[in-house]
Amino acid sequence: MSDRPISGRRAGRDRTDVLVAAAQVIAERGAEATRFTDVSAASGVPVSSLQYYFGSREDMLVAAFRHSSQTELDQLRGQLAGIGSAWARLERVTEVALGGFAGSGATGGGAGRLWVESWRFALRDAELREDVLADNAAWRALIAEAVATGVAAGDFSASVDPAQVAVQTVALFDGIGLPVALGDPSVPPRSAVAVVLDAVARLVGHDRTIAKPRRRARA
Amino acid sequence: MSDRPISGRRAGRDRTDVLVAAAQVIAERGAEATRFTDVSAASGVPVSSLQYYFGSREDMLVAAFRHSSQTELDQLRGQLAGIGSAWARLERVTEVALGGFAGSGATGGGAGRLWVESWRFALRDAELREDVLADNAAWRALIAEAVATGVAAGDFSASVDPAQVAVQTVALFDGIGLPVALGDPSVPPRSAVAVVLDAVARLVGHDRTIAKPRRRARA
Amino acid sequence: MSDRPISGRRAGRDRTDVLVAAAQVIAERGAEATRFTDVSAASGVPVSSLQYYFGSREDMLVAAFRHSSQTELDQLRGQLAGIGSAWARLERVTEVALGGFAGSGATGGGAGRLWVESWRFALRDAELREDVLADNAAWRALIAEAVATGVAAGDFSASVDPAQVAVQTVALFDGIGLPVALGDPSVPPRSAVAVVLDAVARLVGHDRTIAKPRRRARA
Amino acid sequence: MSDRPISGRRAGRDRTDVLVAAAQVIAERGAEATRFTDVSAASGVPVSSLQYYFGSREDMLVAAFRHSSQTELDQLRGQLAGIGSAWARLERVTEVALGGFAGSGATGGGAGRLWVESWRFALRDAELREDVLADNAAWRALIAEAVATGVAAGDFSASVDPAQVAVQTVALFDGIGLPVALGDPSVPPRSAVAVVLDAVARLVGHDRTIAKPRRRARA
DNA sequence: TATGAATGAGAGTTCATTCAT
DNA sequence: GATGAATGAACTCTCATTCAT
Repeated sequence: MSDRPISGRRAGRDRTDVLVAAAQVIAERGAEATRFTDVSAASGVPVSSLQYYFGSREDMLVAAFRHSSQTELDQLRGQLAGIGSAWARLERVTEVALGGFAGSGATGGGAGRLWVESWRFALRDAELREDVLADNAAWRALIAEAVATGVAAGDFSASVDPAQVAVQTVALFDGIGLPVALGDPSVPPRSAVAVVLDAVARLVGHDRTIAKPRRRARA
Repeated sequence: MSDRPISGRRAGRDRTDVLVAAAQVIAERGAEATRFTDVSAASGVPVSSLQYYFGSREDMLVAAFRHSSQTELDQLRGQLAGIGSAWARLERVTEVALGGFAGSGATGGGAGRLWVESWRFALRDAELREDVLADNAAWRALIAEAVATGVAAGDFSASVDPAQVAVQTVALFDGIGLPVALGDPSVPPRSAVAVVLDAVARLVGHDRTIAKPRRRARA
Repeated sequence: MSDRPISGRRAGRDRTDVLVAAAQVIAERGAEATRFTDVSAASGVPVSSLQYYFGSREDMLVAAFRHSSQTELDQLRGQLAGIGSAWARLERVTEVALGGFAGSGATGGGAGRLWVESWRFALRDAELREDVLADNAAWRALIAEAVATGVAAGDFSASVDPAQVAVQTVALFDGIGLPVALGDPSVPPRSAVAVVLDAVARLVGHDRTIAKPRRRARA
Repeated sequence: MSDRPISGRRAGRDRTDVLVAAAQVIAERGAEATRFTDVSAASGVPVSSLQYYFGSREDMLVAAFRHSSQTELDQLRGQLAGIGSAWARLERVTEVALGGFAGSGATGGGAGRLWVESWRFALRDAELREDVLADNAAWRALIAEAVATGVAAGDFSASVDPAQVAVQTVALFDGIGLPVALGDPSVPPRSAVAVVLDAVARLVGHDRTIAKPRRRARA
């Protein structure tokens, strides 16, 4: 059911559009409230065609989650490609991670809302859980790699365990993203990145008072 | 939404057991999938009585969330009452916070799953959002107070900002709780507390090698 | 059930108020859509008290119909008491009859709307049917009496059958009241009385050009 | 109310039998008491299909009203096509109009009961109100046309206003139909047509003593 | 391959009624 | 006598799914 092959490139094109539309609907209404009708309206594809493409509503949701997380990760990897400094990489990862949560409206914050939906859904769907764990692992790998680089370069404390810092950092991303998405006045979106980077700097033993001159304006 | 019965009117009678049952169902099946029928079966109260009590399904869910978070917070405050050391307080808060996430089955991890549900739900329900933000603030207050105490006692670094550390620490709780709840092999439940406490120690500048010779190995 | 005696005068007072309130609700929402809750809200009497007073919803409706038609008829009789001329009596009856239908809003036209409701309800309720038929008969009797008087006085044609004219006249009332109540542009409320009186004059052979130089223009 | 499917889209297929069944149920039980279940049982069409066809219960009722009044009017027009005499036309219209009210059982008098239901319903439904007013206008047009013909032919009084007579005549139909439908002993069904025609003859100034030889016995 | 038509299952909600006070 | 609490019954509506084309 779930992996029904879509043959032609036309179908593949449509399917991608549908997945994007589905992801938007999920971010807006929530996964459980996402009906075939909603995705049909958002994508212009008839309901029965959606069922023909994806088999069932759950499979459509999982496909949308998968597509979305994969796309985001690909984009992040592309952005990191040109950054040499370990700390600058951590900064960029943080910005991207938290950027998905900002914006409480239906438009902004879509990635973050989708992320929350996928956790929720993964709690009760084994298939999606694999995807989410793999996605988490990929994020941690990017961070651990940057940390290891920084340690090797002497930018970070030598006693740091890159794997553990990666776990802690991703936790900070997700944990700070929640209040941001909820519009918590204690965690204004503008300060969220700074708060996380402050913590990350302490975790890796990075002396930011020296490094700071090249910090981005946006902070 | 419209005629939500004034909290407190029919409140404190014997709705408590219903709310506990509802919270269990929510943790198991998810908020959106929690039907009147489910709560009726779990509590023994007829469906129409549930509607008489709460007015609508959404109001029942919000009441269950509210009751659950309030109860948990009350219990935590009780546990902290007898603890003098600032670090020991942080340890206890961490243990309680992460304890809610451990256990992937229907029984264990109820508090954590409920917590995830409430974030999710609060994204689209203004009333619950207030509750969740207030709950977040209460947790942060407990932590900030402990941190301030530790700073005053000289246990923690003098340059620490208790409020910011509180934000970071709660973020670590929530962010580490997610992979724990999902059964992520990268974050085994047994190590989660240690990982968080390691980060917290660094954030507050607490020298644990001297202060805590009896700590678990994996830290 | 239906004739539960209400003892004290206080109860009788309340009961009348309730019946008036119920009649208003019926006129607004329709008999079938009149719930205990509506009458409770309109009268300030608790739902369970309404049931205690009237026994069942249907009995309450019938009581309201009965009270309303009886009150209207009493008022009409009072108005006719002081009118001597046969034609003037017919004019007054017509004005009162059609007055109930004018006004499409919730306030105006209450009597007419209630009248339509009672026909409708009487089609399927034997008890109310007796009331409606008796009410119809009473209206016809008033008209027949006036017609007979006019015939005896030489105002109307001698060959007229008062009983048949009464049937025809009441039919004109009801039949013209419907488009009036519906706001039919073909039957503006202002002209309805004139249209009916024109027909009645022909039915009784009343020469209005001589008898009534002061008649309104549009007849 | 909101998404009423455009009349005519799924309209003319095989919904006709459903509409007939619905009209029967409405005549028997009343519009407000007509449930999907009833129409489903009467038509053999599943409840969910009824909703698929009509959108909502109210829309189904309105469609049934519309279909019924349209059908009746078409039949009447067919019957009048072959009648030349103006008075004979009025006779036929009267017979058809009152024929709908005779028969108090569930079977007979369906058209009249449905007519009463539609008035009632139109009081509170703008869409149906348009239909009812248009239907009224159509009946009046048929009558006015016959009256004008009769005036031109010299059968009726020259001073008669066809439009006004039409309003009065339709009022007589409706107003006499009510007691007939209620089984009022003052208006036996057999005499109703005669009573109305007597009045109509007077309104148009038709001398029936001459015309009478060709009248049918039943009058 | 793709889609409109049709339908069964299940949910929330309303409401009259029963019961205990 | 009067009323609040509680509950079973019934109804409309949504929605995923099946089927035929």
